[in-house]
This record gives sequence, C-alpha cells and structure tokens, in this order.
Amino acid sequence: MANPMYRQIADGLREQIESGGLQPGEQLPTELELRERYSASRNTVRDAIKWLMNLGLVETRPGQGTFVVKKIAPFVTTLSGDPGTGDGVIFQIQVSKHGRTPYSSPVQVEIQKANAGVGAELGLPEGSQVVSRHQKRFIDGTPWSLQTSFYPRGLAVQGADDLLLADNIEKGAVQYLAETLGLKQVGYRDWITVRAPDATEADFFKLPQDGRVAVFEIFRTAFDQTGTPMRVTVTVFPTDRNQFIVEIGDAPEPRGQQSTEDQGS
Amino acid sequence: MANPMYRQIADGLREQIESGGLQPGEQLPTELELRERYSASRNTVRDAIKWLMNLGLVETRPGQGTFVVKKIAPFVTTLSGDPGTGDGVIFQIQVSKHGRTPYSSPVQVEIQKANAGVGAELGLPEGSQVVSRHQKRFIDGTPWSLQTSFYPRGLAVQGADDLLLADNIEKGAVQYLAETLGLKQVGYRDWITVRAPDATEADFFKLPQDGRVAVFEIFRTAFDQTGTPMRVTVTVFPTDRNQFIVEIGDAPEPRGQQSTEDQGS
DNA sequence: GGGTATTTGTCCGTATGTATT
DNA sequence: AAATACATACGGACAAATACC
Repeated sequence: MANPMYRQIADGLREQIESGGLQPGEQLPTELELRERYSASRNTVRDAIKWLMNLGLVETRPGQGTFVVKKIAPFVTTLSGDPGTGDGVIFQIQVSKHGRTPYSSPVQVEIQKANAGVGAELGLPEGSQVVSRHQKRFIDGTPWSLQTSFYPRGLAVQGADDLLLADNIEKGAVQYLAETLGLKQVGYRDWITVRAPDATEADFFKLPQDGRVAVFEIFRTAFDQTGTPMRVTVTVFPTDRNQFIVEIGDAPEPRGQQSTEDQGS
Repeated sequence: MANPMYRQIADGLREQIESGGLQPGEQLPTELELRERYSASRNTVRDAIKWLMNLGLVETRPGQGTFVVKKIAPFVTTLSGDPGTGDGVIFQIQVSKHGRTPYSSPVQVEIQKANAGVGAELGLPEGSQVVSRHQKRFIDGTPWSLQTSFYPRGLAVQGADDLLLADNIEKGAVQYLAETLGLKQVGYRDWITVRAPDATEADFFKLPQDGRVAVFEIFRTAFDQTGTPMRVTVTVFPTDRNQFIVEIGDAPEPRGQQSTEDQGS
C-alpha cells in the first residue's frame, strides 16, 4: 500500500477511462456514490477527482456532475509554408482546405512603444514606436488563436498608411507592404514556447483559470529581401486544440489531418 | 467579494512573486504563518498554495516548506536543420555550439511490431516488424529528452546490420544508411503536439506526477530520395526546459539563444 | 544513530454556499 | 421551490519527510 488512498481511487477511475469503460462525455459517479464505493470520505474522493482534473482527464460542472473530457478535434497548422505569405492569409487557406470554417475578428490597431522583446527582434532602438495589429481567430466558431503583429512605425510613415486602418487588409498586410513599399517578405523564423495562459487568454479560450491547459506562444519574425526584420507576429494557441507541422527538404504531402482520436462533439 | 478566500490569498502571494518581493528559490511563509496572516484555516491556505502550484509558480518540499520555482535555463532546438542529417548528430552539434554539455545514453535496441501510428507513417502493412532504437538525452547532466527511432525491419535484412547493434552508431544512423544502402535522407516532416507526460516520462524528467508540466511530443518522419519514409523518430521534451525554432526561406542567423530570464541555480 | 522539532501530506467529519435541473 | 451535485471553509488528528542537535 505504497500509494495514498486518493491516488488509488484516482487510478481506479483512470483505468476505467483509459480502457473505455467510461466514454468521453460520460458522467462519473457522484462524489457521494464514490464515497460509498471506496469507503472514503467525501474530501478524499474530491482529492482523487482533483488529481484526474490536473491530468486533464475529467472536468467538473457544478450542479451537474463530473464528466470525462471530450477532446477537441485538433487543428494542425503547417508552419513551413510559403515564405512570402502573411499569417492571416495562411490561416484562411489552411482552415478552409480542411473543410472547416475560419473566422478572423476585425483588426484592432494601436500605436505602442515596443517592449524589450519585440523592439530587439525588429532591431529598433529602445523605446521606438510600433504599429500593433491584433486579431482574434476562430475555427467553426470555437476561439482558436490570438494574434498580434508588430510593424515598425516607420513603414506607415513611408507610405503604407493602411497599416493604421482598423480593418482587415484584403490581400493581407504582407502583400500590401510588397505592393506599396516594395518590401518583399523572403523568410521568417518561428520561436515556439509553451507556457501557462494569462487571465485574458484563459477567458477568451474558455480554459480553466488555474493554468491546467497550457498555450503555445509562437514568435514569428519575418524578414525582407535585405535581411531586415519587417514584422514580428506573436500568436497564442491553446495546446488542447492545436498541433503543428514543419516540413523540411523534400517531404511528400501528408495524407490529410491526423485526427488522432476525433471524438466529435 | 467575488473571489473565494483561497484565491485572494493566492493572488496576494502571486503579486509578491511577480513583483520580485519573493525571489525564485526563496521560501514562502509556512502554512502556519500564512494561516495567521490571513486569518484562514490551514486547509484554505493549502488550497491557495495548490492553486499557485498548478500555475507553476511555487513548489512544495515535504519537511522543508514551499518555495518559489526557479526556472530551468531553456534549451532552444532548431527543427529546420540540414534535411540530410540525423537527429542524434544534430543534438550533439547544437548543444555543443551553445557551450553546454550533451550526453546521449547507450542505444536500447528492440524489434517490435509497429503500432498503428508508426506503421501507417512508415507505409508498412498491419503488424509489420520494426527496429526500435531508444535513447535518453541529457544536457549538463539534466534529463532533457527521450527519443525512439523506428526503422523498417527490412533495412536491417538488406544489409544495414548495425541497426540492430545496441550501441551508438558513430556517424549517426542516417549517415550509416546512406553509406550501406544508398538511402539518402532528403527531407522530413515534424508533427508537434503537447500532452501530459506518462508516469515513466515524469519519473525520468523528474516532473511532478500530476501532469502540471506538459511535454512536447515530436513525430519526425524522414524520407529518402524516392519519397519513401525511411524512419519515424518520436522525441519527448518537457515544456519547462525546451523551446524550438523553425526557419523558413531566407532568415539571418539569430543573435544567440534567447535566454529569457536565466535565473541560474 | 537516536530523538525532537518543524513542515508538508493525507484523511476524516461537518457546515454552508452556489450552480443546475 | 425543491432536490441534486459540486465548491468553499473550518477544525482536528496522525503520518511522513526533513533538518538539527
């Protein structure tokens, strides 16, 4: 009896879940029933359920019960796309291609002082101003990613006025910059990290506030034909519904989205 | 008073941590002290600390106390390397280049029946046999990743006998296959997911068993000059000490590892 | 090694609040 | 309004891990 009782209870339930005895979406016995079944106090049963919650296996709904989590059908984004295309356009294309419905919110534009990370990445002097363009993205109505692009303020001054327009740029900001300023995006570097969501992100993605579900944070720095960084785009994706693909060298087309276990809705 | 008391206590402590009032590695007040400071019961104080633990801000050590977590200096792996080089060689090069010390355990070789995922990815019929080569990797003595490569059993039969040797192949398995069978790796596809670690992984990486710290799982399918998959490599990396970079098109060299906040030891 | 104090971990019982049906 | 089920909060008891003498 090495393990504490709440772990044994948790393991028992876990086995039922992983063996399929309890299907995704199905309700677990109530705390009272578990208390009797395992001859434990209600608090001990609750500890077991908290453990399973931290593992992401179950979720509780006050007034209803405890349920086996249904996995969200993940969306797979290919990071190694055309080096000359903007992120918004890529999102629309990739999502549509898989028969799902993309939606991008109107762009929220601000002029900000660059913070340390973005300023350094863009190669701007301390305290420079940047144009920030923020968007929320959805797939099939589900909140999917939060994206903010930063452009040097100088670009807008040099003639790319529409960068300051609080509206989607039809052909994408990258294409627009190519047409107005001759700035061609010839490559980018993505820096991928995983962290706990902040309160705003948890709220938007409807994630639990306690940080159980982490988010990807992808910093994309894009370069023009002179090797100068022309934008930094920071996109945040919940890890419970996003996966990524990178293709290097010659790789045949994948056979479609690996839908691990699409447990539908 | 919208928030429950344990959240208020947690927020108070959180502010002290994020403002720097409590430094990484520093000990928090004991449960007894917090109980008096906030006029709450010990269990309520413990709920507050559990909340902070889930957020990854503190850790508890039985018999000692509760401490602000010290972040591990992350290692950044570039996924978009030379399309013709194997993963083991890349690991050695990249880690050494940043002045850190790589170590790869001896290879553990097994012949297995391919599971559904690997078999499909390699394009093998149901139930085919594969050679599995497993390695543990460390950086500066810290467990860093678990890697398993799968090769079609046929390759060993066709003359690549050393695939079955339980030992590191000096120049890397990929180079070895090129020399013996003329199989050149010309590209690969990485599929990046994040999930909770299983018990074995949590144990090896010294992660908490409750799944607070997630792991990256990267499926790399590598292709030979005929477009045929020649290997599948699955690597697991804890998200608390790993980040990734992908470079597409023309991107200048990064200025070195972004050492977010290297909070030393 | 032993003994003791400190600190967190587990487990119990109970009461009351809040969300949902 | 009533019943059900989870959420919060309190108090107490003992166990286990650690540090120190």
